[in-house]
Amino acid sequence: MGRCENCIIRQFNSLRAMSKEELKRVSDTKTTKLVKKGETIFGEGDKLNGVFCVRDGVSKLSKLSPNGKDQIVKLATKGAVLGQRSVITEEVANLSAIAVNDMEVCFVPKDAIMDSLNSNPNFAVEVLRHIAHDLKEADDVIVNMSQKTVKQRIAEAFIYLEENFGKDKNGYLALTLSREDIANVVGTATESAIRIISDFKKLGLIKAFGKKVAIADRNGLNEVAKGS
Amino acid sequence: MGRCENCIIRQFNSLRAMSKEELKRVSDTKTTKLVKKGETIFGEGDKLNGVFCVRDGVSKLSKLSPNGKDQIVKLATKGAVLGQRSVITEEVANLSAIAVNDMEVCFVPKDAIMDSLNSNPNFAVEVLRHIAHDLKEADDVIVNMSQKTVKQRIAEAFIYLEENFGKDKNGYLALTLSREDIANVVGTATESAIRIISDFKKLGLIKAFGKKVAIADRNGLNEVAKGS
DNA sequence: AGAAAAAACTGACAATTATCATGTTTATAA
DNA sequence: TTATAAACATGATAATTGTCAGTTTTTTCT
Repeated sequence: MGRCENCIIRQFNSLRAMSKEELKRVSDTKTTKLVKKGETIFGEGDKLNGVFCVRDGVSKLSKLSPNGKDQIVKLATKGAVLGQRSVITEEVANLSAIAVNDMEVCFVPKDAIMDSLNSNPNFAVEVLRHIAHDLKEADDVIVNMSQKTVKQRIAEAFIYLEENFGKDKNGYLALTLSREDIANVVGTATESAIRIISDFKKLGLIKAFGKKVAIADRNGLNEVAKGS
Repeated sequence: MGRCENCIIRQFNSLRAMSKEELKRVSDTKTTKLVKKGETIFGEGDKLNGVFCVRDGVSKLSKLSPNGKDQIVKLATKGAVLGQRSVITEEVANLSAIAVNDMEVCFVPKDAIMDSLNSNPNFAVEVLRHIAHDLKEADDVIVNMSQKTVKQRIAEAFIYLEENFGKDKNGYLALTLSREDIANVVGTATESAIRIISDFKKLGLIKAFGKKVAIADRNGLNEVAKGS
């Protein structure tokens, strides 16, 4: 099993602020596991006794409403740490984490994290910066949801996907989401998302090859996102 | 001018994790100021060189869209610390802070905060807890915005106002917001908010005396919020 | 490969919400 | 205390978005 000291993923998250000794401790207590597409890492209401560090794959963090609708609040990829927030506030998980594709995650028990947090200010501040950044993003989502139309939000979603998950060698978005997931990211009905995506195709803003989607007219899409 | 050590407000925020010496430092560098209703404490895009600790009054944290709509992301009251997030990530302010009623705030320069963050893990963790809690609330708002109707969100808003700001001696909500502000909290058009509030009055869910609003049927309002 | 299931799509329609126009009431200030 | 502005209110209408019902396409599994 890999040692955290050598894990490239660490560069992306707050673990980089840990000392050699702390990392060793994390390394000794962590466990690595594979999560298949569609599997749940943790569910809303679960008591978490550690955090999950994403080494590979993508997870959606979402909340299910009583009427069966499910809002995706965030997509977490390589380097992200899941469950951090709940562990810090010592509350049960507020969202559930489900694998969007096959994943590899490291589970790090709560104590290893909390001890470092309480003794290493560098680490605490680093975690703080990450959470503060997440908070900013969440605030932006709130504003988008109330000030933009579904069409604008879908256009933004494609741009977001390209910027954050990149493209494959053929220019298609590296992260392929189902129409339902896209609908749940922007907070609309699946059918509405499908219709708008079809329109985008007809307008030449995007192109599709099977499930794969590519941005064909970045400027055009940007215009739509800003509100034609 | 008051000394932070004796400030009751401190009980509500992360400053309580500071040592005597740190508090003294904060106390020596802080300045107190009065902000009149409607005045801006800081605006979106401002570079903040400190945080604002609310001693009295309420501030709305909001973002204005190009088309003139303004989304209130959060209402901050006694004990809240404004601008904390931006100071931590060293970014310009993401939201603007405007006084909803007359306020008294203490400005604490950035350095006093950052130095303590970097040296006192207790303080850092305490701030972390606060921001983590804010993040949870923001996530909940995202979910509400996408899964609930305007009517449900307005019902929730009244319940939220009563729970977080209390009632006056006559049972009216202690915090009086204009219909426009309520609309901006729930993310809808002012006219829509007005209509729904009128309906609530007709249904006996709330009652109004001038600008003052009181919850008349808490259970009924709860039902509406949950989705009749 | 072929059956079954899941996802994508389309149309018709209903519900929700926004917009515009305008009148009324309430607050603010000279 | 009025005038003036701001906030509140209501109707009519349009635009957006959701729901339901059904078809086609794609994926998955044996």
